[in-house]
Amino acid sequence: MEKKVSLKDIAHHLGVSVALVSYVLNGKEKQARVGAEMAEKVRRAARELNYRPNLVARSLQSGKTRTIGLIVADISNPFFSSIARIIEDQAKKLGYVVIFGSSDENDEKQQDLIEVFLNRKVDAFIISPAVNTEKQIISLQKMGIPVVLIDRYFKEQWVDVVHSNNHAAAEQAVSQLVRNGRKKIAMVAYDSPLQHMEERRAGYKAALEAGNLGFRPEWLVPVAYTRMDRDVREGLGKLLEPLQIDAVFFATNSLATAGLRRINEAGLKIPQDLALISFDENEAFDFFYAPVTYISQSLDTIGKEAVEVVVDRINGSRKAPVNKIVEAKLVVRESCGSRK
Amino acid sequence: MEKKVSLKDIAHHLGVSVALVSYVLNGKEKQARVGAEMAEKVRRAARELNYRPNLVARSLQSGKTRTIGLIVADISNPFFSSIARIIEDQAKKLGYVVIFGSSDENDEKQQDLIEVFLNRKVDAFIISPAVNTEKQIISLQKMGIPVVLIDRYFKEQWVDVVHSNNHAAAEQAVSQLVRNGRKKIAMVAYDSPLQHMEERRAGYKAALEAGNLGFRPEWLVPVAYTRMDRDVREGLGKLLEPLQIDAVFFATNSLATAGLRRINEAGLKIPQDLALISFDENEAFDFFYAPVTYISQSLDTIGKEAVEVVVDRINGSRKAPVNKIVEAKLVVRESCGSRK
DNA sequence: ATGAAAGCGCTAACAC
DNA sequence: GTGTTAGCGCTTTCAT
Repeated sequence: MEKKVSLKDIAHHLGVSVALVSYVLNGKEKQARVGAEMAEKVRRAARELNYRPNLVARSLQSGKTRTIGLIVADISNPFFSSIARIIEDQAKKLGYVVIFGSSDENDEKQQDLIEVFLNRKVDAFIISPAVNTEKQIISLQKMGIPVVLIDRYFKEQWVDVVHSNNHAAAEQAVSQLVRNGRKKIAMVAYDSPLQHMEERRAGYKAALEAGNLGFRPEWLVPVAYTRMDRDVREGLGKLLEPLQIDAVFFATNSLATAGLRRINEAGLKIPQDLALISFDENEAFDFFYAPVTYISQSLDTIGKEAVEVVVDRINGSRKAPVNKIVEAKLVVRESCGSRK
Repeated sequence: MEKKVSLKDIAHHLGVSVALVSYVLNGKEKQARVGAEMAEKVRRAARELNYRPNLVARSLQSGKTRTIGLIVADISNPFFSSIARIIEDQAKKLGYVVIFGSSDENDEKQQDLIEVFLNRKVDAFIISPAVNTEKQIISLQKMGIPVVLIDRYFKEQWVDVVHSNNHAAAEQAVSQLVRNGRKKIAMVAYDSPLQHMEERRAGYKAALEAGNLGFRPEWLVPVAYTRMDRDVREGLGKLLEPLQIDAVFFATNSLATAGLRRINEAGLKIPQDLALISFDENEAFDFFYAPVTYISQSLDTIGKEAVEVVVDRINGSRKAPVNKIVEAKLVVRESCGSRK
């Protein structure tokens, strides 16, 4: 059980002042004009005593913790854990550490997490916000804490945001189905008022218009996050048995996997009976007998940008809200019924 | 931009001492015999001024951060992100927050992470250790920092560990293949000396013995973590073309998905040409044309136990190293060739 | 029933 | 060149 060694210990050990040791160990020896031999002695002592700076103390003094609070819907969702990994790496590169929390799409949980993180004095937040949490974000802004939203966002753009071009990507996907001759195209989407979902739905409708197919409300299956499985089973099921559609567009990968299970149950053949495309990737898509066509978001870019934006804010650069839009691309495979 | 309010602000505002405010806000009013009206006034002021305790300051004073450092191979791996989610929830329940880092199975990265977390004074570590990092763990123990290992572990048991019954689970899986009439059963495993892998291999061999099949070294395909894809493609490929085996057991879900891709390329039919079973779950297994039989580890139990053990250690309970073994169970589906 | 003061470990302005 | 000092926000002992 080795004892903790502080600056004071080193100072005592060497018979010098704490300040001196601090200067040397922070590379401020020149601007504090510390003697070269002294500096060396200090460094050696620090090494020998196995000194570790206490960052808690430093944080108290500096008011900065070099910690970023990451809040997503669910860290176990591959979409978010992949982003978390990118964020972790980029943050580390810039000398930051990440603490995370899952909101389960619940505004109260999100508020709790924000409070816990605030008390711990995180320097900034990266949040994929739950529904109905504008006030929370605004409140953070009012406190002067940098926040950047990822993936999700609100209608008005008053905060930094990094997200994919949801409308265009969705439109492109659905157009692909149209081009492949599908005429009765359904969409399964969360009933969320969040802008990313809004735009995916809008992209779907736009593609239908463009294809002269017209939008039929009964083909837009709404799903509540808290009853995801049930809503998909029942809502989509109604369109499948008896079969009234010839294609489906899923707004997220979790909706798609739930939908695939239901489609299998109905005994439908992809893409003959039904063509399909999903927003977001999922390893499972590769192993479906008809590899699933999907929209690939650049998680890499989103994660990296988010960290960069937020660290810039911490450092006081940037003025107007940043709205960084990342290109998503369609990966065409068998499930959408394209002729090779 | 609201200003931060501290105990001192409240004290000033009320014309009382900082200590008094501290007592009240920490629920120590009775033992400090604070007047009831005074207490009420303090609480109201705190609310009105929107006071938030600065946990950094509290940590400096108490020497406790109520933070757990979680180190895994890769947080974007569903196995680890699922565990992370459990750990997050359990930690939150006990008043702890989690900071995480990915080691990429690299001992130096792991050491870096440990150092960063140490400097930030985490109260404890939960680690899924990389190869060759016994010294790191021992060193933590010597410093008196609680550590619990999850998933992986070392030969000697001198530290708290929570893991599945790897040997038995692997043996059970392979026995299933034997029972299904397979006689040429290969295994794809990491070449890691870590005990969890060691035991999965041992379980495989034990089941072969028990089935009077004998162990053939050329059927144990070794894979290096850093060249996972290549090693699986080549190593397993050699056994597939031409086909020399009638079953494969994969030691992890990532090995299995890589293996499945290779098997598909070889145009083999599961389970007719080849039966298979994987250690660990993967959503993709559900969508393979022959749903994959797998060993399901109880991530829930592992995560919860890990937090409990480590928090107990923080609180000074427990004496001897804990070795908590969690039952894993075989989920039999089509891929292993069982007759229904 | 309340306050004064020390101290957690560190930084930085200022003094000598 | 090096030391002294104040202070970050909090807890807690000891006075009163």
